[in-house]
Amino acid sequence: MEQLGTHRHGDRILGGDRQSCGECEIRDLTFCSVLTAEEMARVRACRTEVKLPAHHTIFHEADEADHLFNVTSGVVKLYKLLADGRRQITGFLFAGEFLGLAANRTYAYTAETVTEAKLCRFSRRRLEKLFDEWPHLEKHLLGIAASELIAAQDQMVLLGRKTAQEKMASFILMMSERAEARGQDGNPVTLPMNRADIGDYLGLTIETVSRTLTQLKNKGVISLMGSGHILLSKPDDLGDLAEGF
Amino acid sequence: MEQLGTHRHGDRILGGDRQSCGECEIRDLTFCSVLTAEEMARVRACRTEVKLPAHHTIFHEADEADHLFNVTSGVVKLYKLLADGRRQITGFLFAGEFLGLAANRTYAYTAETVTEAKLCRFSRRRLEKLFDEWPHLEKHLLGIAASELIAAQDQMVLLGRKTAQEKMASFILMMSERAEARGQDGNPVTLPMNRADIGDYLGLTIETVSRTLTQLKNKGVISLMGSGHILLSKPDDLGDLAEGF
DNA sequence: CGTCGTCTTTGATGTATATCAATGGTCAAA
DNA sequence: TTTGACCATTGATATACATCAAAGACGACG
Repeated sequence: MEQLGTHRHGDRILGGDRQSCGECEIRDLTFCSVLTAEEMARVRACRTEVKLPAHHTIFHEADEADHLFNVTSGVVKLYKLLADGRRQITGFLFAGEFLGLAANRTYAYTAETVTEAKLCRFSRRRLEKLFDEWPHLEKHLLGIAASELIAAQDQMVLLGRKTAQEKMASFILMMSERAEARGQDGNPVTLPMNRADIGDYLGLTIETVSRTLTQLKNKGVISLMGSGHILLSKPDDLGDLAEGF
Repeated sequence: MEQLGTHRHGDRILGGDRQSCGECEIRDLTFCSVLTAEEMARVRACRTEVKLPAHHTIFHEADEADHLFNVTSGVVKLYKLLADGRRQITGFLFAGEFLGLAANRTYAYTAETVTEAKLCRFSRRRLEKLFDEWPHLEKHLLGIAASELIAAQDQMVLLGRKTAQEKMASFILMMSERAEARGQDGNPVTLPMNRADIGDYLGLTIETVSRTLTQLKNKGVISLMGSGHILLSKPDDLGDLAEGF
């Protein structure tokens, strides 16, 4: 049985598993897609698969950064806290996405599951040895880091300069586009996180998120279909709103 | 004579130069610090040094990302624009810092000098060949990207969740710390950019930047010494304000 | 199939920051 | 030394969003 992060409200950690890289359904979404059979075997050796319930902390900000993770199913959020509890979510991660990059020896943010999730957990130490042997893996990681940097800059524009409506429209569109990039349906789009998480991602309060969604609904650009499903009735108009037209 | 970016208000581009890596005063601040003599020679071969006047565009968002740059002196800002002209500055770069990382083939932001500045300009194509030969260079670049990612996340917290006073205090402290990291004096600290740039970096207006500075002055934590110089009278109190205590 | 707890929506009010407007500094050129 | 352009400061007012408060929804569980 895997120990990973802290256990809140007595959640049970579901078992680890070392078998299943071969059947991995999302391999072509991950950095595993660039591995040869030989590399794959070596990577598998420093890997454990863990299954976590919803709302479970994977690691805390300032923990020793001993592991890297790949989300294989479910949704994960990353966040930082201010002293008084104000929270900024810096990203949501879906199947195929990567977390754990750290500049120092410690994590710079807390990672927590939004839904039940499975993750591949890699030993940083052992993975780094592989990187030394196969530099193209590191090259791939640099590509991932560069993309994340671009996304971070877009998020700065959103947080610093967009209105609540523009933020909300951008968010819905981004979620839709990312679902399609994973091969899922982008319309209607599923928002697996609650209003508090959306607010902490967009720099808004719960109430403003809710009100802004009703505004978009009243404008006829979206329909709220319940349990986190949103229909994009006029995707182009939503795009215009996102960019401030 | 070097052509680089666009020329605004008829600025003259000051001459390029291929000689001076040996005398480079800031080499140990840059990624050149990890180079052997042989590597250095090869890197120098794909390098041009350019000197630019203040307020000169180095490259535009969506330009072909043919070059990487290292700031050797002066200050550079990176920004993105919304359709109606709203601007978010995503970073200021000082001597020793790196720009031009791009996920796609095009730059994701505009880069512009704040002061007169010198930059080492590298051909991306040729530099990438070197990276293939010497993977430790790529490893170093990955480290840089990881640090920038951490910084970007801190900036998201600032933009999404901090008050004007906390933003301003954080900014002054960051500028002070970065000056010290470059071996310059961190107190008094020099802010080479104008109020508009500070506002566009912090998600505030010019007026709010100005008012917030006067507030901090009236609290006695800083003194405004004219022409962009600020004395940190009570650095610890400023730190508390930055974190929301 | 009701009840409880949690999440979401909606309403009333407050406030931090933006906007609009004017004045004051500073520096370079005349 | 004066002029003019630009930038920073300060004041008055507006507003987008936050905060405080209550009422609905929804799902889990007995």
